[in-house]
Amino acid sequence: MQSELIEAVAQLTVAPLSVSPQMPHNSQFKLGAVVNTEQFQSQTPPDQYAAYSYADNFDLSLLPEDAGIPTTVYQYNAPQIKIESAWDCSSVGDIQEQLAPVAAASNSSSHQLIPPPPAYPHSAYPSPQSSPQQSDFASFAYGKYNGSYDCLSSPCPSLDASSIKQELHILPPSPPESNCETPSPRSACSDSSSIKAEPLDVDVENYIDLNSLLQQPAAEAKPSHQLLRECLEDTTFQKKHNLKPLALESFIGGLAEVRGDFEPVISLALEHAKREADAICAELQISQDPNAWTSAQVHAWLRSTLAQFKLPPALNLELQFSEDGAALALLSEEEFTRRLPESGSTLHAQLEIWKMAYADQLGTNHNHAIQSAQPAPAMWPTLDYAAATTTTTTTTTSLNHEDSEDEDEMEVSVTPATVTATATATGTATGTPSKRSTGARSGGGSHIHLWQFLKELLAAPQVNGTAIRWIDRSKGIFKIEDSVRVAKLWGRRKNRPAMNYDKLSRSIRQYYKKGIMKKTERSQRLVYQFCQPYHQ
DNA sequence: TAACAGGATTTCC
DNA sequence: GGAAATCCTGTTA
Repeated sequence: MQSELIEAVAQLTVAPLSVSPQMPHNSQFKLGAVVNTEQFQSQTPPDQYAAYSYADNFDLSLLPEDAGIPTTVYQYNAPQIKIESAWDCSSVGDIQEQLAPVAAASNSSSHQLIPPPPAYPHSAYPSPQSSPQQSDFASFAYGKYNGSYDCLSSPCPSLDASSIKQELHILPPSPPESNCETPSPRSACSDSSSIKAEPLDVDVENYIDLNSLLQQPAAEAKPSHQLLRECLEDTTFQKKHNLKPLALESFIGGLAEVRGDFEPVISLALEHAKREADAICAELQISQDPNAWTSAQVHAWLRSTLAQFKLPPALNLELQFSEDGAALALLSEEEFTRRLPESGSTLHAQLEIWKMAYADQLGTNHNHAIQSAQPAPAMWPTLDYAAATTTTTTTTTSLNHEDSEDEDEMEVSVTPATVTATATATGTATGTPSKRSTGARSGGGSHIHLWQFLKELLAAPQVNGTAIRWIDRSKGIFKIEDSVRVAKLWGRRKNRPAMNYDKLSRSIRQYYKKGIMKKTERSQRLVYQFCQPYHQ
């Protein structure tokens, strides 16, 4: 079981997170939690989650909502995200083969291992340049996989202990100056032969010998993910350390806080998704932007994707999908499934990945987008991650107030371009917004204004919600939750590595005089308010 | 101790 | 010249 959990974590570090054509389209899973190795040594509670067992689905979101999820990873309360993923059967086979003792010991509820998430966006904050960590990771990946990212297209790690150790070691450390409470996975690695589990714990340091775990006889393996369930059920650790559970969907939309550790992996995943999309676009002669597809191109893409995933060809595809790309993107997963029960789910998931990949590309190239000063129509209607996750959310959770807020924010701003467009539309009480919103001077790159940047962050709550969030959006009141991180992001955007919150807040205070921002009536730490017309 | 406030100066575009 | 960065001193919670 320990090896299984470790493997699940290791998968997060090695898997390309892309949908592979060989993947079974029905290998659906929902990600609701990430676990660490802290509580492997739990007692044995009754196997009360057996009822949640499925042959091919391991659905952590079905766990009780109050099931505490021990984690050292910064929490993020993102809405539930259902991820449709196909993943490499062969690699599953490999993994299961190596874990045969565990599998053999499992009862009839034959879970599969928790697969890695598919490609997910790495940030709504588009970093123009790869971090050194990313570069290091890329170098490593190239070296290890014979210089080809394509080798990463299938989660086919050779699961020996050393490889897992290696993958854990390549994870970058958490930024030392970050407010993030998250210790880096790297910090959980100790020497070359063992992985030190949970450095935060006070008394006992758990060392896991992967070799011995992999060779563990079947009789010692706990059946049916029992220990995992124990870990998920037991909230003592998080209570002890005042931690909140991490919804693993934050890896999709709310990755911000774990980004420091998983950024290289995410970047690779996005890179792979984009490469895949590039190839298909070239083959089909279609745009990378699904929003730009004609109906005929939609049909071409659907056929291509069905073939790619070896799904049954759809009869009357033209009749079933008369939408163009923009309309297609708005279809819910239910609608996809209703029209194509066998393959609709996979098609919808793949379309989400394409949208994310395109959104990421837009983010990367957003400076260019700013300069073009094109309003929203040029943008993907759900290009932000809030939108992407909201789209999927509708299939798994009821919309709550936050969801509707997210929808509002979709209309407002994700990129500097739309931020400035919004500012322009809201009037020119001081003249500044419209003045700044014209042309290339506003928006991305080093010319963005701080207030615009803050609005940009606020507009992507799925990504930045743990760093900065609206308190009362209608009044323009927001709170900086992680001052260090916000300052860091601002410094990165402005290419000012020495930026800190002290300087950033000084700039904010300059806005007081200019009527751009102010402190709230009841002054609270790290809480500011946009003045009209800047907050609409 | 971190956040806050604001003056003064410098840097950048 | 304007905006932001930087540096500074002092105050507050």
